[in-house]
Amino acid sequence: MPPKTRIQPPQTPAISDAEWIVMREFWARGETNSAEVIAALGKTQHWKPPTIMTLITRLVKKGALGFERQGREYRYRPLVDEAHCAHAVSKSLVDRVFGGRVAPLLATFLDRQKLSKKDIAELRQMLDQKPGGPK
Amino acid sequence: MPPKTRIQPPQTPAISDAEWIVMREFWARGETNSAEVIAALGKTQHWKPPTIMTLITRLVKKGALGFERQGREYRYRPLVDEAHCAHAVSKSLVDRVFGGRVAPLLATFLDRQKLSKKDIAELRQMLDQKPGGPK
DNA sequence: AGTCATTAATTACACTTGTAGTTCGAGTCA
DNA sequence: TGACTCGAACTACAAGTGTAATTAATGACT
Repeated sequence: MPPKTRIQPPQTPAISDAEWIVMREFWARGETNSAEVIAALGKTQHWKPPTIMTLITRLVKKGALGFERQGREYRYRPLVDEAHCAHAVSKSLVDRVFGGRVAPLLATFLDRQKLSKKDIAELRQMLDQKPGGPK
Repeated sequence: MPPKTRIQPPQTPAISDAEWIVMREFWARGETNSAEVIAALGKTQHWKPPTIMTLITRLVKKGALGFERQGREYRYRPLVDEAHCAHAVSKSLVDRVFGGRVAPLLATFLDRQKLSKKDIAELRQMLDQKPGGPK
């Protein structure tokens, strides 16, 4: 028997900044039509509908969104995992900006932003759950 | 007397991914000539010299790098602060991908990457130095 | 002074991205 | 059935980005 090959995580499509904002609307809803996302983003981003439709169409082409027709309407749903994509883009930033190290990334927020006590506690709790941390 | 206006930090130029890699070489050296950066990046990135010269020239145009002529040679130096730019680009990512929250950013590394004990300890130490942490 | 090598400037090109207008096709309504 | 509305498709354009070749200018060397 040949050795069991390691299953590689699928490559994430290259999602641009504007496309990220669109994807987050679909991830938040699971599956929805374009009108709903257009209504939401029209408010928060002040994009015109054709702008958002373009971004949706490009995401479909990239394989990040899929769709099913229902009458004349399309129902779109994400084809990629949010957490997986979030990690990929975060890792890319850390590699490029911080030489692959996570500590300086965290430091930039601790040193240059006002994080709430709750945020700090939350971060601390996360680390406490790692080996070597208090229980 | 009018109230003292708050001094805003300078806007950071929009530095692209490839340009980041170039900037980090100049930040690491403080001031240097193009040949040195070209030699370094030729090895690590396998870029041809004209590619790197283009990126340098664009960074000069963006205000991220300045230069002084010495004979026919230019000595370049960064005009923007690395930590400041790193924070700006990191914050932009967190806002776009994590809705402005730092905890999910850290979680993505804790959950999806193998961080060394040393890394974890370093992160923990940072947080310990924040109010409410053990001394 | 002429030649050569080096450095920066200029040019190129394809692709990506942000933003949006216009057209087409299908469903709905009177 | 025709008109209208809506949703997607198509089109547009400017700017930005990645990658690199070519040309021009300047200093160094013989």
